[in-house]
Amino acid sequence: MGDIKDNRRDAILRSVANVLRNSRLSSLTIQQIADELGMTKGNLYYYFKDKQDILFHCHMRSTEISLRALSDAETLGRTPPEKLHILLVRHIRGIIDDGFGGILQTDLDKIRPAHRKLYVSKRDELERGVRRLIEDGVKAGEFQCANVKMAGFAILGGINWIPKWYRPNGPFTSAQISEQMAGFYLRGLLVAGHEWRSDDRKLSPTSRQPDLADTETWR
Amino acid sequence: MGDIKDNRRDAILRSVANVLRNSRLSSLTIQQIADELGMTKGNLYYYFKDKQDILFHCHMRSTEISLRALSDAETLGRTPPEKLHILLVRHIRGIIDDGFGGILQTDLDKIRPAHRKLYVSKRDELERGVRRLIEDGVKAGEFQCANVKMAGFAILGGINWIPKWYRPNGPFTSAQISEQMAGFYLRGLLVAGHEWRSDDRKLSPTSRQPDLADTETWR
DNA sequence: AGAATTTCTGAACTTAAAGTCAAAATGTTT
DNA sequence: AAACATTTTGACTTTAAGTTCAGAAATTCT
Repeated sequence: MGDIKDNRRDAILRSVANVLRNSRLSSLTIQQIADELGMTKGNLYYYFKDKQDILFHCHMRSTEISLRALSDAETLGRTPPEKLHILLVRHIRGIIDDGFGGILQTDLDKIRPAHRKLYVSKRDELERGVRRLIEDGVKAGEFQCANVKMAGFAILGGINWIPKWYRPNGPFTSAQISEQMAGFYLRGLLVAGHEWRSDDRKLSPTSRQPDLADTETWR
Repeated sequence: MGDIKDNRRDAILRSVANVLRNSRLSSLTIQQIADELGMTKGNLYYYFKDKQDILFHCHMRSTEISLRALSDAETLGRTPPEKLHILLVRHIRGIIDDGFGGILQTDLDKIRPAHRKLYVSKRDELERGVRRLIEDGVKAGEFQCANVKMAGFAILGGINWIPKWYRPNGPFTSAQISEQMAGFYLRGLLVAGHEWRSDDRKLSPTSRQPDLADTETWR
């Protein structure tokens, strides 16, 4: 039953996520991935062709989650701002909670060209989705922005950076991070006077600031 | 004449920047750095202890530039929004033009602990500077934000990501990128109705969109 | 149970890049 | 020019991590 083998492959990918959560990328080694699962590194090669193959699948996993956020947004949201908010919140939560966020830091250089193309096309799907939502919002008069593509970069880049500073034991939950960051980016686009929320929770200018342990140490 | 030796060290650091501009980080090798300058790699070890030492100095170079942006902002700007705008524009231009932006992607793991501490403390100086400006703006009633620290992350993260997608031959100049991104982030903080510019250039909601070659390929 | 298949091991192999160093080349001082 | 200091070379060593593989262990099939 290839099912069982697939489970094992899954477990391996998740163990990559676990390693990434704790240590840093520079030290993401085949050995660590194996250790995390209590298997030997030789055994990994029974499930994946090589390290780049493993990383490729992590990348795919990561985008799949984000693309689900995109399609969720399209169906659940009604206005462009609402949709974009949903997308960003889910995209961020995915990156933090599913743990594949760390993979975003890796270089795609060494991934087999065919694989890389496949991944890049998926990732571009997300980027285009974001841009489309922004454009729609501009057309609807709800958003304003100097350049759609760059606004997309400004938003997605900030999100991609999250794994650099996020710590599981840190002061923020993924729910808080996603809400606050999405809110911030939305406000960067919204034309003054527009709101995007369906309900009436509005952000008071002086909402309470969680008191943070001042551990300033992302790497 | 330590001066001459210092010049050479400088040249080496700049050659790192050059290599980073073209190839990717995963392939930043001592050999490449040497080639870029037409020297042998053995010779590099006459000027620097080891690779990590080189990378450390690149990191320092990078933060120095950003910290200069911070102090410039403090002296040149009058209100918090003005200051923050100046800081972001110069910070971004520094990252793109001085070419050490790419170094931000590297892991600090392998840098000697004492060096790492030194660098991190400098970098934190920048982060604290950004937060201070945001806080000042909030107190002055010009900014609103749910959480200062996270707003800082949202902004600085997006900026750190720039080297991933910026291409020297791309459709944007560093001046455009810095202006537009800084503007976007500022708007995310500004309380409706506030403007930060001293002059009267305002962003019309439908400002012309530069037509972009759609090369969607950052790595 | 015995055969066939799948899964796993661990030691050996390979590779790529970092780092070393004695000696050569170059430059400087007296 | 001789002595001294600085800089550069290139071949060599080391290191760390990825990869292979013959065979052992476990599992499934008949």
